[in-house]
Amino acid sequence: MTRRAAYHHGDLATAALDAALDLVAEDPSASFSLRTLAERLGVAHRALYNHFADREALLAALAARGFARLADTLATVPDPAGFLAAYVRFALDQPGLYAVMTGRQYDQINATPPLRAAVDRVIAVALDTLATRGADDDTRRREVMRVWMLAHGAIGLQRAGMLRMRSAEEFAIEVLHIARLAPPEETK
Amino acid sequence: MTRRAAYHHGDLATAALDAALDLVAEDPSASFSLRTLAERLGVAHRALYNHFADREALLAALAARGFARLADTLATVPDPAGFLAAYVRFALDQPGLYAVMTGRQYDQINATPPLRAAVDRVIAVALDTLATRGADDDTRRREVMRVWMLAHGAIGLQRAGMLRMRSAEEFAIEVLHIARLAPPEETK
DNA sequence: TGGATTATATATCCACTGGATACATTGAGT
DNA sequence: ACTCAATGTATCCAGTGGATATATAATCCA
Repeated sequence: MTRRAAYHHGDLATAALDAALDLVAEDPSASFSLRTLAERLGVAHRALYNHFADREALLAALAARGFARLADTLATVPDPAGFLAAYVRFALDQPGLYAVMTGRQYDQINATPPLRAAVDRVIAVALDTLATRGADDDTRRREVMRVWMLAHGAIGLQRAGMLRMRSAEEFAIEVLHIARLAPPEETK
Repeated sequence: MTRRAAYHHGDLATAALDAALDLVAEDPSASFSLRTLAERLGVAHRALYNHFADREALLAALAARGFARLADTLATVPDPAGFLAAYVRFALDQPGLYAVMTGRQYDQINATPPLRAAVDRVIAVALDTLATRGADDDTRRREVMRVWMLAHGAIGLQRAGMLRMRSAEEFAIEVLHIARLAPPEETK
């Protein structure tokens, strides 16, 4: 790719998402403009529209990538406490990305197949790690939702400064305890 | 004091918040512009800057009003289940306002005394209604946070389409159950 | 009272944004 | 070798938050 300055970028779509990830990390409000994104890529801002219908579509693609990463991370953790700690760490370490991920609307999620798939993969991993084996599907789903509600809510309150979470690990234990999924020897 | 209704063009500050409330109700993403707000008030957009430092300050004032309303609503409900149901209903009935309220950052909340006060009032009401009487302050605060985390998280997941909440009332029972604040004979 | 002061509203400008249209360049597929 | 669809550029547009300077109305004080 060190050929002479190519008119065609090569893979602008993924390069754009890489750069967008950086921008969101720099400014968690995700208020970056398509123009600064394009400038960082050394490209006319209008080039982005060849790969994304509009700004929202780009953010949806970014969210999909975020969920995919999150699923990858969570899949490496076998136990519920580690899972939860990893989830919370992911959200607090990359607040902008997490906001983009959780800020999409239901309609947009379903209208963007890769996003839908990435979300489903996170749910699948969560079911696998958190839910009681052998229980019926509805129960398992409820267990996951319980934990997810707590984690997602805590992250929001933490970000708003309403909550003082000590550490992700300690928080994880407490959440599992509240959700009654904590191992019995841990209660003392 | 109440003589304030016949200025040059009226009490623009509160009229602006009234109109902003309408606009946010019409478009929950709260992406309304100061210009359309001003136009609806029959005023130059620049007039708003005499009452609010910038757009963010206006949103902060709107958030303060939202928390004040929420506190009023919650204060009328004596029991935890009713409290929670009312909270969830408020958030889901006025998603745009709720987003504005919970979207502010910690720094901004503390830098805006009326907002800080309104939030504190909601916390006070919550402590009064939800927390165990006689328990020490830390425990009481933890109890409230547990419920708040669940409620706030559930609202977020519901809005994102990840959760299918049946009704506010049923949800309230379940949350209290999870948070172990439910009356002992409670069953699903 | 009436003139000055102060709060409020307007007029106009700015850099910047997302997006549209029209055109230029390129490389893949026949 | 030559299309031609995919990709990138140039330019334009209406709309945005915000700044500066100016006008007008309300209040205070001689």
